[in-house]
Amino acid sequence: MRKTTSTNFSNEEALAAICPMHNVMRVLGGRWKIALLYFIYQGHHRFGLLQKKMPFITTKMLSAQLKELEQDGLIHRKIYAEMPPRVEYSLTEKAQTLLPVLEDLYNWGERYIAVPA
Amino acid sequence: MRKTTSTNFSNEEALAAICPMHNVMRVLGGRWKIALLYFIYQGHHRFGLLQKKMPFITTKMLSAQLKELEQDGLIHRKIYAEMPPRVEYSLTEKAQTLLPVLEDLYNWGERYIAVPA
DNA sequence: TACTATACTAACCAAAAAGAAAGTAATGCG
DNA sequence: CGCATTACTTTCTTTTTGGTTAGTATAGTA
Repeated sequence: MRKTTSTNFSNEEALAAICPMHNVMRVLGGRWKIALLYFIYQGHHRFGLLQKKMPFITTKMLSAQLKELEQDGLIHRKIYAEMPPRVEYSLTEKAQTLLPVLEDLYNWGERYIAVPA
Repeated sequence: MRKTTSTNFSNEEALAAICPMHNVMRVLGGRWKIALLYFIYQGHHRFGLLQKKMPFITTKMLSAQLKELEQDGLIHRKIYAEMPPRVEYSLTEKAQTLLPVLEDLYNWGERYIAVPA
């Protein structure tokens, strides 16, 4: 739970007010989110598959970040009423519009960021 | 100091290996960086001016994030041997090439991200 | 001598993010 | 009944990030 009385919290709000980019970063930040979007885009729609693609991520983190992406309207979560359960994640239109921008950013990174040794 | 033996650390490395975007996010992450780039771009080249523009940031954070931006080659730090000291920050070419991409991201955010109430 | 200005650094503490490990739920199968 | 399957949740601990406060350096001015 976020502590809404902290300077940390109010600083973030104040910053968002002067720098709207901050909200974008809030949505795309979080360690696994961009990779998740990428893998879902690649066709790995299920929890288990995503975990196989990223063997390091814990179920807690996967679950949490998928939830945030869903809340931010970037992925859609479809539940099949089966047993064992089946849930499929897919990119929303909103996320589709983001892809080309991320691609530009990716290309910038390729050209200008040295991968740390 | 970063603890290089933690899972946290090795996860980040593993992630960067499968998702090069992670390196981009590492460079642009950190609470104040994008705002800093923006203000420097706007012509606020000095430590004190930047602090005036962002009254919440502490000297420690300002100093730290400027240092990281410099290390990542996004800003240039020019020291004038005067007293009282004068230091001027400016965007590098690398940062200039990033601006249009950030602008696209900004526009995407404007259109698609609801500012939290 | 005391005080100003500027651009910081250092030591310590609070808060947030991430990881580890165990547990839940519902159904079908042997 | 006991186990497998899938997609999680919960609690607790570690790691990282950010904030608070005090202090440094150097020359000029009152």
